[in-house]
Amino acid sequence: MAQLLKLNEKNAARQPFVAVIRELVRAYQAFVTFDARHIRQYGLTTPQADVIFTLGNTEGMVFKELGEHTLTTKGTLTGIVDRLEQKGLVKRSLCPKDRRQMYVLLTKKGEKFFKKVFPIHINKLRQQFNSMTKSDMRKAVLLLKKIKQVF
Amino acid sequence: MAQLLKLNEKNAARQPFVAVIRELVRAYQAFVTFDARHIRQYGLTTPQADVIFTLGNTEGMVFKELGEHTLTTKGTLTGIVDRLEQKGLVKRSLCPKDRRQMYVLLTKKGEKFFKKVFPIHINKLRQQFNSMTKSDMRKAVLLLKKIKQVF
DNA sequence: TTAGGATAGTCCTTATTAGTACTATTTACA
DNA sequence: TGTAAATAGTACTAATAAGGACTATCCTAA
Repeated sequence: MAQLLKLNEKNAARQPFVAVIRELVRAYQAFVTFDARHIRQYGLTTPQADVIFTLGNTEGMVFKELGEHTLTTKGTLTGIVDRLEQKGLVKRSLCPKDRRQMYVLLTKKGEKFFKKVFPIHINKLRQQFNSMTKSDMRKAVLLLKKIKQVF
Repeated sequence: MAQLLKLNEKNAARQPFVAVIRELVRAYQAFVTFDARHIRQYGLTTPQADVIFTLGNTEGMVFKELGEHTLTTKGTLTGIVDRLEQKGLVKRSLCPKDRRQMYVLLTKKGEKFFKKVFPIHINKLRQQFNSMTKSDMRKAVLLLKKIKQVF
C-alpha cells in the first residue's frame, strides 16, 4: 500500500523535502485505511463507493468523465463498474450521440444506497476533523496544492 | 489508483475538510505518478524500489521491520521480495536467533543498483521541490502530521 | 468521400494491496 | 515443565492499478 520514501536514516536524504514526502504518504495512508474500514461495513470497496458517490445526484456520466473524477484509469474503471453492475447498483447505457461512449448511472438500488450511506460517510469524516481548526484546514489545502504543482 | 472523495458538486460536501481530503489525494497521486515514472526507467516498480532504498546502507532487515518502514503488509511484502529475489537484487537469509524470522538484504547487484540509482532519484525529487520555500515545507510537514493524527 | 488519425471502451498481463487461513516457532504462565 | 497464546512469514483470494493491444466509431483533410 505504501510507495513510501522512508529515507531519514540515510544522510543524503536528511532534507526538508523528504519529510514532506514522508508525511504526505503517511497522512494519505491514514485516510485510506480509515475510509476503507468504514465503507467496507456496507459491502463495498473504496473505489466502488467512490464511483457511487460520484454518480449520486447526477444524470449519469460517461466513462471518461467518471475516470477523471475518481482518478482511475479506464482499464481499472471497466472492472469496478462491472462489479457494481453485478451488485445491481449501477447500469451501463449506450450514448446515442456517440456510439463509442458509454454512460454509467445509478440504478434505483444504487440511488437508495447513495442517499443512505453518503450522508453517514460524510458525517463520519467531518467528525474526525473536529480537532482541526478551520484555519489549519485552509492552510493545509493551500500547501497541498503547492505540493501537487511541484510534480 | 484513486480512493478520492471528489464531492464538491454535492451540497452536503461543501465543507473545508472535504477540500483537505481532495487535495491530499491529488497531491499524493501527483507524487506517486511522478515517482513511478522515474523508477520505471530502471525496470522496477515503486514498491520494489522502496524496498531497495530502505535496505541500502543497512545490514539487512527482518520482514516485520521492513514492512514497518515501507508501510506494506506482510503478505504484500512476501511477493515484492520474491520478485526482487528473482531479479537477483535481494536475498533472504535465515535468522539463527529466532527461526521464525527471515532477514532480507541486498545482494552485490542490489547494492550496486542502490548506489547508482538512489542518489539520482533523490536529486530528481529535490529538484522538483526547488520552487517551494523551506518555510512552506516545514508548515506542510506539521499540517500533514495533524491530518494523520485526525484518523 | 474516403483514407488516416484520433478517441472510447474493453480485454489482457503483471504487480500491488488487504485480509484471512495456515505452519512453524517462540513465549508466557500455571 | 508443558500447554495455550502470541508471533513471523507464506499461501491464497478478490479487487485495484497501470499500461498496452485491440475493436469500433468518429473526425479531419485532401
